[in-house]
Amino acid sequence: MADNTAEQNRRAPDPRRRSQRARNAVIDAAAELLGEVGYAKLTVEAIAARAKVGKQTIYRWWPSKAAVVFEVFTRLTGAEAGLPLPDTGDLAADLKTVFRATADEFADPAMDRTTRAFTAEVQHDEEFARAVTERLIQPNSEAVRARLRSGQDAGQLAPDADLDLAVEMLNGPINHRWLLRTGPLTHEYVDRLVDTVLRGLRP
Amino acid sequence: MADNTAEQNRRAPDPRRRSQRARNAVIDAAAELLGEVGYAKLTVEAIAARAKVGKQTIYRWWPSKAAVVFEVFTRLTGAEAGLPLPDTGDLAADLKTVFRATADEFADPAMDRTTRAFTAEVQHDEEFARAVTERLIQPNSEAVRARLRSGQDAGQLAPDADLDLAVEMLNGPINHRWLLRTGPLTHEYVDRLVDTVLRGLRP
Amino acid sequence: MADNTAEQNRRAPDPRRRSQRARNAVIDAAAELLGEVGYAKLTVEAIAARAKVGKQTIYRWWPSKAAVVFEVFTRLTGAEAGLPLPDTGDLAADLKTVFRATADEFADPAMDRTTRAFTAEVQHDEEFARAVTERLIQPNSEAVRARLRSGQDAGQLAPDADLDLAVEMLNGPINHRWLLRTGPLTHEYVDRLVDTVLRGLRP
Amino acid sequence: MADNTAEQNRRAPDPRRRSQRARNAVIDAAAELLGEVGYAKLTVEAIAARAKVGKQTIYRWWPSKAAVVFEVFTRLTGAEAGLPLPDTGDLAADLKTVFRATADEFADPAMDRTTRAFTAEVQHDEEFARAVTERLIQPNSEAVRARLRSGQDAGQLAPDADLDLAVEMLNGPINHRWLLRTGPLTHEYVDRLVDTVLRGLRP
DNA sequence: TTGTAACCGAGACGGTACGTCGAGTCTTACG
DNA sequence: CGTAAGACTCGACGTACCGTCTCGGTTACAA
Repeated sequence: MADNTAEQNRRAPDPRRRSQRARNAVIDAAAELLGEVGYAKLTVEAIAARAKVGKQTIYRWWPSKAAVVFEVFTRLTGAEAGLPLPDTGDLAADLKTVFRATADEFADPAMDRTTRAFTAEVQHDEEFARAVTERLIQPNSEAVRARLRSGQDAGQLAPDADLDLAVEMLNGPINHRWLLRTGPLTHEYVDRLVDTVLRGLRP
Repeated sequence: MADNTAEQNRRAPDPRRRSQRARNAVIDAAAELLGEVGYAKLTVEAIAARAKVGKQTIYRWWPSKAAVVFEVFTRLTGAEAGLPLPDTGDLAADLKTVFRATADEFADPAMDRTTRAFTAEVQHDEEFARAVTERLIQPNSEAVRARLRSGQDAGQLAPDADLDLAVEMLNGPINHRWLLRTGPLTHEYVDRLVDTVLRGLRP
Repeated sequence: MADNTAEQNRRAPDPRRRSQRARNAVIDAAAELLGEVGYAKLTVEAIAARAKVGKQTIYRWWPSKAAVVFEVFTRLTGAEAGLPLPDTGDLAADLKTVFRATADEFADPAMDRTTRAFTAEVQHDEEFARAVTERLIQPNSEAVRARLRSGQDAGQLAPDADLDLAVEMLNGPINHRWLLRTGPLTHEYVDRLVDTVLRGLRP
Repeated sequence: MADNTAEQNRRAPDPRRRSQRARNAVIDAAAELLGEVGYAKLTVEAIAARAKVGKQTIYRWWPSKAAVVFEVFTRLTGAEAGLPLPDTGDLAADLKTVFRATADEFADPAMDRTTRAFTAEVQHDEEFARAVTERLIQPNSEAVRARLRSGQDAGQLAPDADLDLAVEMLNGPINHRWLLRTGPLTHEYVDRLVDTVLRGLRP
């Protein structure tokens, strides 16, 4: 933070300030277009045109279309990434609250499209995948894991329960169902999942 | 005249014979290229060149690049799609056998790349997704469900256990871990998963 | 010629047939645009659009914009390139006829623009310059030289007159005047030039 | 204080001083680059970089790239533009001296490249052409014409000889030969040209 | 035994988008 | 306040592939 201030005061050209209008316009345009035409038909040229920005400006700040979409995605979801889960003392209830919310998010068409674009891109581009994992998946997993640990400390889970596995048993099925559209992502489904997982991990 | 009738009865005049060489060459070339450059950089032109086939021949037999990849995929995995699981009486052991094999498949780089290509395509193309679900996912799920039902009948699972959920609790975490590369897909992981899921579903 | 026929009869794909429509459309479009916007603002993209042709088709058949313009130019002037000059026995009159015609050509705005484009290109591109010299300049010079030689044989020029110099003394001033717009290219000017040159070279 | 006053009296408040360094750097950089990469590949950006000058500074002082090149050119050739020719009494010898020098200049690669850049630009840009004609061509022509007139007065040329034509008959072929590279620009060539022209114009 | 019709390889076609370059304009921070 | 640095919008570049469309040539049945 001190560094940050210093940097602004002394001899760094700090291009960040300059580009802000353009950056925002690009992200907004990309978000709109993602919702309108989907990722497969999203073109850099269209983003530039919509954002009233030169194509070069996009290539100056983002290495690829995927990176732009990544930023769109983090603006949509990133805010809450890594926020701690509620802890009312009732582990099942807290988890249900959180994963119901996740399920609801997937139901939003804009979110659905963007997340699918995202998931697809993760498959092609290993570097991108790494970035996603570090910045989104791990913080979220860690938040869930923290809540599980607190439950474990309270004796609601077996002391030797594998919490990494537990996190994946919660996220995995929900993702799987959404990803392959094998069924609707209802609150009942989430509740049953949470209950079954906790049943498998209790002392 | 008799011949004429015969021809109408035989109903495959012959083009299939001719085309067979080309079809195989296309699928082989696509499989090789998928392994070499990945799906994102896979082009119809490259497939045609590698297969020593005219581009038109590809478009004659497959509606899109995705369809070619689909066929590659079904040749790799389709054989066993829907095959019944072993039933030794020991439900946990049988599931572990099957899912360990699945985990091993994901470890094969060729399989990994192809499956990722596939997963990505499923995100873009809803129609494609439907075909995949019907022809690959559902048969496999059904086979697992059948084995679970047999275990349920044998009293190894609660009589009211939700088998659809159970199937997803097995597939979901494995897929999730592979898809997002959040950790290694070891046999231990599979075993622990199977045990925890069954623990959650037992009577 | 025999080869030509053979080639058409036997196993040569002869892409010429296929491309003819496109080639013509490109040349026509380029000619129009040259006249409308001039060479400096002539773009490959505009030619392609006007010709209803893919850009690639232009790049397939011509290595550069200059080459397209070259073909436009040869279609405009190439027909008569190297045609023998009239030989009425009156050397001065014959030369005047020819160079008056040249001067008139330069007066045509379309021709003017195209030729200027051409001259500019010759300055940038040495290879292009070579092609122009070989295919246009030399044949024309040779034709003039032939007429001069015939006059020399008839005793109208000194037996030791340098005909290469003579050709350049005729072309040079005309080109110079047009190129640098130092004065109008009238018939009188041409006549005076021819007379003076012949006077300098007579026996 | 006295200094201060003096400075105000000098009437160039100071920006000019400031800009002079930049102007020179730009011209020098442009001259170097012209020689190195030629006009076609000369970019304003490269000039600015080489001159350690902001691009804006170039656009502040010159309206276009052509104008910069123009200034380069005038610095190379402008010094002697319009200087009177020697007058030893021997017209042929004096003309040979001057045009041999011209031919030699064309042989210098830096001069060659710059002049070609120039000639090309003259074709595209009519305004530029006008400037060139007025400031370079006409003064030079006038100097030659003056020497010819002096020869005419001395009876070495016909009293009714067209001196404008004469000037063009000297410049034209030399330019033509250089421009189209139709042959080497040797001293012999120049001598023969001068002799033939004078022969055509003598009384 | 030979037409003839579909299929084949090859690759040109009209297009769309790519990622890059440079033009000429605008903005920031320094000196 | 003028400058160097360099980001900005714009538009063209030349390339890569798309999916369609000819080309001749080559089978392989039906007559």
